[in-house]
Amino acid sequence: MTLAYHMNDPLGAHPASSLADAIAHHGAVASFNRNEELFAQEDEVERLFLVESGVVRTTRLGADGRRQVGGFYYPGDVVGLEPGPQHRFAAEALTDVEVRVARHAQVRAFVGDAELNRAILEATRIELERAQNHMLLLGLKNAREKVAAFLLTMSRASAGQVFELAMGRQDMADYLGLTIETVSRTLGQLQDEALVEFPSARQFRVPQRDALEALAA
Amino acid sequence: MTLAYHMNDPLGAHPASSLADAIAHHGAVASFNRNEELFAQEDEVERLFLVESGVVRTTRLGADGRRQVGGFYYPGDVVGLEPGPQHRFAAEALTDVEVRVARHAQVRAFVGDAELNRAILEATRIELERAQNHMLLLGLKNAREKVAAFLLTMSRASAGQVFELAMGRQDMADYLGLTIETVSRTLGQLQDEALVEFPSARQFRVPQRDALEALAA
DNA sequence: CGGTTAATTGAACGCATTCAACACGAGTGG
DNA sequence: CCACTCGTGTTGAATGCGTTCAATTAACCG
Repeated sequence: MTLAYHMNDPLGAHPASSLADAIAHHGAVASFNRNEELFAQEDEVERLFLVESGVVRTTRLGADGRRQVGGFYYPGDVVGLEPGPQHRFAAEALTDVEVRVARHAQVRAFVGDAELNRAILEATRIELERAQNHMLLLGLKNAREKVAAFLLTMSRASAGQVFELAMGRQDMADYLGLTIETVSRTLGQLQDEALVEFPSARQFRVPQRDALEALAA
Repeated sequence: MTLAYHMNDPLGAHPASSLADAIAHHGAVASFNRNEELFAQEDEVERLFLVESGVVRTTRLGADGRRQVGGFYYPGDVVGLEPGPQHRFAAEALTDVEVRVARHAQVRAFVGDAELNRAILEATRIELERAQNHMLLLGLKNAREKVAAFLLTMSRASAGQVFELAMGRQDMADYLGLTIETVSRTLGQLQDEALVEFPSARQFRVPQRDALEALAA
């Protein structure tokens, strides 16, 4: 069984993880339709998910309705790792999604306890890096810088080519800690300054990557 | 050798970690004066630190001078874990500090590879939780809520009693993603509303914890 | 005491938000 | 093919929260 790892791995680039391998080999195939929930906020942590196609989004809903998007998970990414026994974020299918699902115990039975720990540690580190980057983005960037940084992570690959945005403006806004209007305006600005081109709302090109990188701070 | 774990463990409460134990037993004692650097941003990750007395602060400096405080580490906390081979944050002694220091290899030699992984995983999870909480704080709280939440984490213990702030307003501001003036004003407000009392700038009481918690959102 | 750093307070500004209206595109059905 | 709708994205104008710049006060230490 061959998996097309990292054909697209914008947020949090990382090497193929052994945890991903384990889930791929020992997990069951499952599908979720757009907007279906893989697991809910506050659910018990039981299963590990490996995204095989489509995009998954994690979100946390505040009491008053404010929403924080934790991240976007692309094929090859592992979803479901948490620091504690409960999910602090819900996971939802942003597009139709195919995943491999495996219970912790199931993976452990196959790969052994020590190896499971090693693999989970590796994956947890990736998650930590993700969270730290996100923290820095929210903490010390303004709207322009946030949007620029976001576009760059969504395009970690060849420049000049056309990239697809799997998510809508609202998801971008909730990820960046901005409003949908600010995101839209900022994208407009950046386009006016020829730092990005939007053939359509969900597709973009980056004519000069270094100029965007300079902005992203 | 007995360590007074968690006499004070405000940011990111957690159970005594086995990694802490390992460092405590196999590490060397070291001291740092206020404002000394335990390690610098971009340094290679080599050593693990266990705080035994005093407080350590981690910071990341942006190109243009903006600073993000990553966290404050109290006695019992482990500093120096990172997702990658380089430190993304510097660590500085916020007060005079006593630590235990151990190299990864050193700990490994004593506790074994599997056990080291287990212990590091546990500590990495705590770090992940910290980063996620911080991300949520920065992403979906306004100034009042940030400050309220901060005071609460700095007082995870008995109410009514007096708590010490090891850090100054600038560190609080850089942790919360605010300016020093906003922090100062917000603390003033909260004091006017009798949600906190400041006998001095570095000491506070929380008369009614639940009222503050309601604010922290 | 003076000297220095940290913290507070005031006033004006500006970035992002809010509230509101409008445009666009993809389906759907007449 | 056009009309209608619904979801999504864009644009405009006004407001406000937090910042910025500036001055003052408080705390600390010789």
